[in-house]
Amino acid sequence: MKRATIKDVAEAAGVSRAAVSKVLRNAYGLSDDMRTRVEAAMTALNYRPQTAARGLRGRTYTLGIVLPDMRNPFFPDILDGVISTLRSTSYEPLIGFRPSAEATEQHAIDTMLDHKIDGFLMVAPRLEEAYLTAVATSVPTVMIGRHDRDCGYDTVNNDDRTGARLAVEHLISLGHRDIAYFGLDPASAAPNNSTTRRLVGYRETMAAHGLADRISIFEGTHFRSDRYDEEVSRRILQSQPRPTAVFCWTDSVAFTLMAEAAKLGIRVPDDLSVIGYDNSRLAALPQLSLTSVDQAGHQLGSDAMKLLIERIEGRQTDQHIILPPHLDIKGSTGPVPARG
Amino acid sequence: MKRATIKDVAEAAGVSRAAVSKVLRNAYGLSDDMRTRVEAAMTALNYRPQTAARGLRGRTYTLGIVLPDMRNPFFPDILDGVISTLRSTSYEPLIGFRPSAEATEQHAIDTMLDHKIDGFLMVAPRLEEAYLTAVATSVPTVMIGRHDRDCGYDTVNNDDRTGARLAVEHLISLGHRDIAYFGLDPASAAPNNSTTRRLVGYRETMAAHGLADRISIFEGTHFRSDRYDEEVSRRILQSQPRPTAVFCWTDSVAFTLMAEAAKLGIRVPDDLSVIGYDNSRLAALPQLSLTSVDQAGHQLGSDAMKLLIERIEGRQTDQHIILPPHLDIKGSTGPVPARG
DNA sequence: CTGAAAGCGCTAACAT
DNA sequence: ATGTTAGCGCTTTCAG
Repeated sequence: MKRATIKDVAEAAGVSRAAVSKVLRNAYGLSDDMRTRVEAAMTALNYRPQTAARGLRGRTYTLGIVLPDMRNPFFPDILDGVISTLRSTSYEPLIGFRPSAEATEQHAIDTMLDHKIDGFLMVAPRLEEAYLTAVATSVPTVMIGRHDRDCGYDTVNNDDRTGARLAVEHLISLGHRDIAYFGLDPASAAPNNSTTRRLVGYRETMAAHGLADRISIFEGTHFRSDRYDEEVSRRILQSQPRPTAVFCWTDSVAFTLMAEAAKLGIRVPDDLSVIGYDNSRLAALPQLSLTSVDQAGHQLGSDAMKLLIERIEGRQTDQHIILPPHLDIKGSTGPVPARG
Repeated sequence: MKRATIKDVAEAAGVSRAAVSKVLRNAYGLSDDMRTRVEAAMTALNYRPQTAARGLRGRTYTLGIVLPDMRNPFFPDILDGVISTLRSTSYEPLIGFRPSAEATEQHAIDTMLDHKIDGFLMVAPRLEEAYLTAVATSVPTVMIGRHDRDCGYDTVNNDDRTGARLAVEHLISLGHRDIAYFGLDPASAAPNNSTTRRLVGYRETMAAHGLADRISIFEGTHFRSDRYDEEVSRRILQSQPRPTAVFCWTDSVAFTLMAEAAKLGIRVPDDLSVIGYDNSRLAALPQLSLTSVDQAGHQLGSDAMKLLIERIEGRQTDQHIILPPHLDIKGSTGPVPARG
């Protein structure tokens, strides 16, 4: 059975195509009687407007959600928030990822641009601000995980510096001094992105506690290859002197580190304390029990989506939301081990 | 700067729009000279065809990947395979999930249908076969995780009955007799889907080893609510007599079960052996070390994508691929505990 | 409040 | 081998 078009609905309801279109878009200037008749015809014919055709002239009512990958356990939390906000609207999400660890999110962005989506919500830590600004001039955009300003798009973040401070201070309070940071490769991360802010927070806090000379930064990355985090983990664990605690920019990296530690017979938290970021659900598994900075992914997602919809409805000025993080202390952090 | 259209390219290259369109589609009847000129113009103008407009007449070169959720760690493996096959083609993927645990994949399917995608690759265990067949008549479709036949779409699967047999026989060889199955709620799963097959394999193998009276089935589900698996886990762990081993339909459910066991002070594998299915990457984490049936998600994904492209290029007959599973024995299974 | 008509950017069938 | 033209299904002026 062929799909019904707007013409079919118009004929069935005995009105013009324009009238049907108005019902579709909830537009002004329509009698109740007409609306009812059209709606009846739409149901009867099981009509759905064809987005491709709508896109040619007007909106598609489709939003592009662009994420780096599907593996980071934090993203589902964001997506949950996105969807909870979307439910009360007539917008539909379409999701895209980087096609590989070496690629960027640009591919997904282009595909969605070609489909004429109405707005973007993205997590794209490695893309250049200039490029994003260009995208944002053609499509309303909100970013999570970047602290850019005057960029033409909204941003939603947690306070990454504070988050880092909470993590490092927790470790210091446990007696740790050799605290390393496991971050992103700066070459593949934009200056304003979350991990860079966490790095700053780490440096500041270390310095504030007289530990400037203990600062030790390892630049791993999700962006080079799938297995790169394992390599960096081993490098950390084999460095001399080995840090007694590691603050990781995201939970999944912390899991990898803990896995490599286990392989080397290094016990967590007895020999090594580990803190993650994001407090994803997996961190709560008793076997992992990862102390982690919680940045309320669900709320990041729902706030971001609210901003996006505002922007689509017409707001022009940039808006920036910063949420407070908190530390969720679990079993992966403990007192500094006695000197061997 | 406004986006260039096919008309702009045609003018810049001094040819007709039809010629440009032919270059785009690699169509027959074009001189080399012309093709070169058009390609030069496209690059110069930074031209990208607008998918929405293409869709109105022809193909969109976009494929819909429909998945139940983003949390099951098995799906990224499938996606990797999908993308590796896609790389050598001119198709782009767009991804959709169920909007909530209570909803179905139909929502995502409809959105993509509205966008006029050229083909579907889906994992949709709960949808009715009749509905899927209807979808497949309008768009080439291949399914992962269902063993439907004569349905108008291709299927790619591992041999779920064999996988279940491998798991149960492993447990039996370790001396277990009280082996439970943690499956999907049959009310929310189609009869031919993978989990149902695993259930059959479990039953058969138990019976074949004279353990028919020990068959014990717990029907959890990803489909009712987010936290339902925890509830079912507790029910399993508190049942009398408590099984000494549990075979779980998917890894993530096994993780939940292990987490609940830990909370109750039940040790794995000393007090309880656990086997998962999918052998996702997380299963390899030493802290989890989950014995699991490996079904090579990457290959499922790439095979499925190959079938889909064949279908788009014209194949009409249904094709069905079944891959052999193997058991990856790790630390979550051990000898049956001595009778208390 | 309603309908007629033009056109969005592309493809496909048809001429040349 | 190349160009012309008529739509695809919808939205959007603009008259009535």
